[in-house]
Amino acid sequence: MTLLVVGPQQGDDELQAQLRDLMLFFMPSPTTTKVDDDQSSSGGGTEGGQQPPASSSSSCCDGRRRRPRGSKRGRPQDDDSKSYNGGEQHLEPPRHKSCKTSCSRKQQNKQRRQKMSGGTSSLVTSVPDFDGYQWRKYGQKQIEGAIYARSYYRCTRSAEQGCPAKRTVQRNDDDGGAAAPKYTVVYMGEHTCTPNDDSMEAPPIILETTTVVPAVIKSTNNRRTPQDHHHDGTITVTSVAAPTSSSGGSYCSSSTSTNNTVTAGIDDSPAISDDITYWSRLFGVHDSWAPATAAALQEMEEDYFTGPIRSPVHIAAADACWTIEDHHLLLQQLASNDQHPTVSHFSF
DNA sequence: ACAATTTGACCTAA
DNA sequence: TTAGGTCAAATTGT
Repeated sequence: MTLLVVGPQQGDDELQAQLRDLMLFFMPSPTTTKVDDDQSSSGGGTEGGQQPPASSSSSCCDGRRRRPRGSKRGRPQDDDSKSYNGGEQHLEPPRHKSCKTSCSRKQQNKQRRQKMSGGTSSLVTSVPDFDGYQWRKYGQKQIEGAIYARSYYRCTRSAEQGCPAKRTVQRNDDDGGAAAPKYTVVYMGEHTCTPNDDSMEAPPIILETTTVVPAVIKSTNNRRTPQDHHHDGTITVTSVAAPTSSSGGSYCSSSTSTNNTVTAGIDDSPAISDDITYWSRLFGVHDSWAPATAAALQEMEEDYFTGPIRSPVHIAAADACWTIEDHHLLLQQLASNDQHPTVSHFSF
């Protein structure tokens, strides 16, 4: 993996530090080094079989009682009950408003489940769809002590190709006043599927570069993530100020090499979470293939995106534009007034 | 018509 | 017994 930085020297240290973090975030790894949330099961990873959906083993025609035909199941509410792919509904909060005690319990349960399901990695993000894969929702559950329901997804190719990859997406409880809601995404299992979708395989296409003012989340439509999704494999991202202290991050990242899928694992250290949050904020995106007409723009503005974001990524941040391409991350910092920008390489 | 989502029922590990 | 994960009919969207 190669990171190419083109830009003026000034302030490069900090920028490059950020870039290293970004590299960690996007770095594809053929060996997939995931951070197991369950530290003890370090050997885990994903051995070939990767735990078949235990459920399917529960004899297909088990004694499960079927819902009687005709039992209508009205939609609870038509308004925002739509779930974009990767988000989850706003549920009526707080059956368990006081989750002081249940938090540890939650973690125990989480660990329990994750242990059951083998290797996992988790990610806190405001753009839960930003992982390059297509997921199909197969369930939703109100979790004890959590305000928001957890959504369960499996790879859309689980049926055709038996891909065992799954993930859960849950909106964090404590994002009440935050500008953008944060989601905890837990990935379970590894993708064994091979993309047969053209768009999944399409090489990165740079449609546009954008330069924005630092420290400002600039979105062309002022829409918050995670609704800022695109369908054509390209996104444009604006940047915010970097965290004051770059975590020296012990978080690891991994991704399948074919799709540049981000499955960054984090530990629970606040600093690292902050970094992840930072990059999540960084990925507040706006449409890079912006429609030509104002009407179309308006339409997009009002639209909720439903598809996954697929890498490659084209990022515009501060005065830098980053393009993530195949296994190469190329960063080009636009030279503002420097005629001969410096070039730096990061190789991985 | 087909695909995707919703959601109550069911299963299972702790 | 319970919480979390999964199933699958019904519903909704395209």
